[in-house]
Amino acid sequence: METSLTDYLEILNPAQREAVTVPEGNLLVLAGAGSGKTRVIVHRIAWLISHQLMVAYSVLAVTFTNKAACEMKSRLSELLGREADGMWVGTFHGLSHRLLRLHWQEAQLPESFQVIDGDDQLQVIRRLFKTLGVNEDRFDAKKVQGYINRKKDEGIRANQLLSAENPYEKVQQEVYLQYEKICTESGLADFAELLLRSYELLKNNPELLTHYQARFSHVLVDEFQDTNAIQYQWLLLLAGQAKSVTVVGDDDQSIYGWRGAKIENIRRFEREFKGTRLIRLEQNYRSTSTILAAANALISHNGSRFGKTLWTEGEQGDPITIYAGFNEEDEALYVVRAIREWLNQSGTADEIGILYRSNAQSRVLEEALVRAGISYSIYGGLRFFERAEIKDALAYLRLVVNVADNTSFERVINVPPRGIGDRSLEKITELAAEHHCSYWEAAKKAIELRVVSGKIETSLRGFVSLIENLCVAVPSDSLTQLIDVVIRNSGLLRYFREQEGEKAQNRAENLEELINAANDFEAEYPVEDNLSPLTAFLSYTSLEAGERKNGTGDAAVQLMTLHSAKGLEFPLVFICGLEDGLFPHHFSRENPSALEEERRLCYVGVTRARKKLYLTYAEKRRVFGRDEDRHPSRFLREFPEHLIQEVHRKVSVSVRTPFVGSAGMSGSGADGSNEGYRLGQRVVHPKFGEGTVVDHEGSGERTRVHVQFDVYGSKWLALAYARLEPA
DNA sequence: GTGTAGGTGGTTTTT
DNA sequence: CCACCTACAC
Repeated sequence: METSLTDYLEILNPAQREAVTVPEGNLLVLAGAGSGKTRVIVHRIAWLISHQLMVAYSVLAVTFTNKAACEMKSRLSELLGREADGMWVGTFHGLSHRLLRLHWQEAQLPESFQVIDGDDQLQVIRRLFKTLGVNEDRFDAKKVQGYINRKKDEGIRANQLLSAENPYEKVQQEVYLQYEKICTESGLADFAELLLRSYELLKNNPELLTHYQARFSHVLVDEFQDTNAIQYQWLLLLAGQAKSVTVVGDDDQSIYGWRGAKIENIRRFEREFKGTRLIRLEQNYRSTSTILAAANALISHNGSRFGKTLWTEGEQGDPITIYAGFNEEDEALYVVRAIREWLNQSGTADEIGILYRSNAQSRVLEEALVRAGISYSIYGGLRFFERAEIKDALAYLRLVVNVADNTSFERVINVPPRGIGDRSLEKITELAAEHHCSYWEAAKKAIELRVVSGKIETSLRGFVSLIENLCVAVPSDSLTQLIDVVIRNSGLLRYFREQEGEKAQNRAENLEELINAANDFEAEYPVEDNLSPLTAFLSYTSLEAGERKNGTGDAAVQLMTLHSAKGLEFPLVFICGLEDGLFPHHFSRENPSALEEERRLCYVGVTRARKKLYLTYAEKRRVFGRDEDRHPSRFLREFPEHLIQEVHRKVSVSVRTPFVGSAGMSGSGADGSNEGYRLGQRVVHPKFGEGTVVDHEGSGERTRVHVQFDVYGSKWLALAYARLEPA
């Protein structure tokens, strides 16, 4: 590694080099998209260590996503030439979790506390609605969930709230209060709790705080614009006085305001962290000047910016293409055509990113890609550890770790069905309330007291002994063995196996995959911080819900939301669905600051592109199964015209409306004659076999259609001569 | 208590 | 358009 650091410094530009080599003190790096943000953090750590200004042990590096944390770790070990021993690198949530595991007593948590994700949290709230008798027509559990998380993100506990006069607010407060109680009793911590609790841990334990303040002499934060109130407080607390805190961020890429992120934190940092030095990184190494100019023009429509103009020495490149699809399927077909073109010009599929505002948009795009035989992979939708059957299996394990976990108890008591229905569960919960004990204890009492009928008693006994046996096995069996036992002895695996249908079989396979996941986990995650493998695994499944990737092959087109695209780049980028109401999303219609966030999201999307950018929208879109007229997004009008090339489709076509006359021919199509061909229609040709209509041109006798044949590839055929028939 | 047929109501983004 | 939920029949 002796070659390295001087050489590495040379590839940095002056501003980057300055940021990397500022010796001590607080540093704010305002870094535009593609200007080498992460690189600065990583190099700064390496530089400080190599100049013996600090040791790895005193580094705390925080990121926002797991993806980013992994990236940082691997770049660090590459640069340092070894594993970054003793460094704390991770997400806010991950690091908070680690603190809480190490100091669970001081944090007033049970040793076996469990991390729950948003879904679990919602379940707890729903059940609370029932026990509190909250009117579910007037109160939305999701809204209350949002309320609770918002409060926690602001660092406010239920008992710190002033009691509200507004009856609506009052109910929310009450649910919050009871929710906290349940979490305490059952040993559960949601995501926001991790942050708040670890903040309180440090705040309330001066000697711990002093220890960590002394230890982490250097704190570095990536994507600082995404920090929320409690994360900021956490940093401020941990940094203490006169420390060396480096934060890197871009106010123009703040896209998590809805989750409590505060851009103002950047200004606050400058004010509240003494002697902060400000460095701007404005040179972009990623995009063509055209793309960059478009991005700059777009973002200039936002007020209240820090002010920063990205520039590049890169070439001008192609203009940005805007395509107006007839409907969303036409839009997708256009994307496919453009991808083909890219591939034909010796581009590869993994150079392509298709971005959209909401996950729901992915399906039509996927279908078009499948039909075109282009391999793709998707980030989004259900992650592995979020699947219902997986959560079922994990709930058994959670119950084993902590029998007082009523939520998990409720989840699995009758999954798979074992004859313990609503009525029996009700009896158990009543017993639990009566004896102030957990559902688990109540279930055993129910057997003793014979409050359930014989048949149910038998199943209940079976359930109890299942869990007890597992409890016995925990210390001796490996994680992999445990899970194997759970899915077999609980009957879960058999339950899905015996069901008809692909879905059920998939679920069975997922359960088996869970065994592999546990196996991998055991191999890759050596027990750290003396956590039991089982607890570590369960936390891992909540905190990092697993790869969001599913789809085909390696060299694949990547589909994802604009949010998950942050931090990535692609030579070729499509942003789809640039329509009023979709992007910007109608939720942000009335709220100017929400609209600005949408614009930043668009800015993020645009700046993902290196060489070529396509922006598409549809004039009609199916929403809730209804065709709706749509209008182009206002953002499209904010790009300077000279950077844009608008592509118009040749004819008004629709997948649902026929576009050309039938085999009889003479039909002009103008009268909407029915038996014509449609885009996307399956057809059959005597010689080429079956295929799909993907395009057409001309009219009347000169109509030609472009057919993608399953076997013979794509061909243009004159409709008048080709003996084409609907398949 | 369990399973299925219909109706219903709901789409932002994520640690 | 879909996944979820309620209402019924077993």
